[in-house]
Amino acid sequence: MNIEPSLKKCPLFSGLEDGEIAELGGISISKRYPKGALIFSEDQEAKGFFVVISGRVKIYKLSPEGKEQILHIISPGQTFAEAALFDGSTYPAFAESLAETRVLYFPKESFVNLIRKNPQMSLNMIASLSHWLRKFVSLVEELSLKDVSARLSKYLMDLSAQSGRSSQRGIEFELDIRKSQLASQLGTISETLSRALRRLRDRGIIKVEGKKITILQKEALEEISLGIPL
Amino acid sequence: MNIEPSLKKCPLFSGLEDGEIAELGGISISKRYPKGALIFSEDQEAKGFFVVISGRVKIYKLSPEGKEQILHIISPGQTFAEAALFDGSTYPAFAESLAETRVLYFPKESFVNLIRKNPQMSLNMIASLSHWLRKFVSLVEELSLKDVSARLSKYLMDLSAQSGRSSQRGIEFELDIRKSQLASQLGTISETLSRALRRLRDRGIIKVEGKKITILQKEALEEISLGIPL
DNA sequence: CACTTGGTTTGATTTAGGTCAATTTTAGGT
DNA sequence: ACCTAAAATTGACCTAAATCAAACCAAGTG
Repeated sequence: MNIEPSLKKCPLFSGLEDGEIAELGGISISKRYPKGALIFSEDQEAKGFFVVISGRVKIYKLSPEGKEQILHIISPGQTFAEAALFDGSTYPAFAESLAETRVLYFPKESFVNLIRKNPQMSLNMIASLSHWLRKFVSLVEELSLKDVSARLSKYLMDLSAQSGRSSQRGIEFELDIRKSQLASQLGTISETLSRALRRLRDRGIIKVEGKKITILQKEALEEISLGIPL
Repeated sequence: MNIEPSLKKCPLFSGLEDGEIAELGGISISKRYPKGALIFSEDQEAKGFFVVISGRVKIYKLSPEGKEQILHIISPGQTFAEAALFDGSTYPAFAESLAETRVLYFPKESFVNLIRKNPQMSLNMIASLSHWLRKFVSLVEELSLKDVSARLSKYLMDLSAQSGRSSQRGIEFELDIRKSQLASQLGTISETLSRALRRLRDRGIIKVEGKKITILQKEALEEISLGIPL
């Protein structure tokens, strides 16, 4: 299968010439992982970074007691572990496929050479890292300053904005991950998430049918997401 | 006052020629803030970034109820708000001087021009952003997966490693910030921090005399910092 | 040197959210 | 469609940490 179209869609490689894209194709290695495969472990030596072509990958930390905090879920077109190549020599977290996943793997050395020669790619990398950074600032803020209901509401607002259809009842969309994974992304556990969803439902703010969510009162949900006590 | 020596010490500008350093001096603007001054606000348009020459700056978020989470405390030689120039157009947090502070301010446009022309600087920027990223991953991990005692112990271990003197009793050092600020950096409040310090003291793991800390049982402190229940 | 002011400590209490255990629901595999 | 196993929900309970309130301490000022 030809991978260049996938690379062109990737923000990290935007604005590159066709020749440069081809060169990228040359240094990358295609890999496939079944669902649930460990792509790399925390503290493992970082010998390259990844672009997701299809499937999904979760990046996460584990506590000694086994609690999981998902840092991000990577979708097709997105990259991960870029930063590990440039700071320290190990991956800072675990990466696991959430579904059958195809990635392109870029070995550190050849990619670093490429970036040294290519100013546009450097700038793209800077933009990509800056974007990650903003996401993490936001995650820290949420974990430290907001309660579970607020974090959940924010998540639902964001997801509805990107994949919601409006019906007469309200804005409908599907959760794109298991609720237990969502809990782990929001820095909590499934029991607590379940109760938070129920509180929103009981107040008539949302409707929950399995993975299908309908937002009935957008304004109320927004208020809660901003931390106004419910 | 001549600023070039300060710039040379800054990791973001390491490996640059003297001429390039001089050029940097040309585009930067020196600014002074008294203790407690607001350098910028969250959501304010990001028109430039900063290098701390002397003093200290805290970068922080506020919750609607006024609780503060310190993201980082910037010391001389370090930069802040670089990422804001490359992603979105606003600062993602507040910045306030903790003491009388001198900074160099680099206006966005001229700095971005410079970085476009200078590959070494791009690479330095990538390294700097990657480093920030790792710090934030670690902060998220701590907030989400570790209790206050573990976070505190980690902080004490780190600080002792960088500024501790060993005496016969143990490793001695001074807290470099107020305890209330430390609490806010650890994602908690001063009362809780005070109790956590007391627990460590009561177990004979540390000695606390005002800002002076002595680590009496390094191994025990390390264990707690790793999340082994105390 | 007394006085104010801000930081710190301590105690009593509340609460959000985690833990444990039991049930119900959902989803994948044969 | 059935069966098993995993996921989700619910209830009872517990715990870490926040809140509220008061006392305490240290530093700087008139």
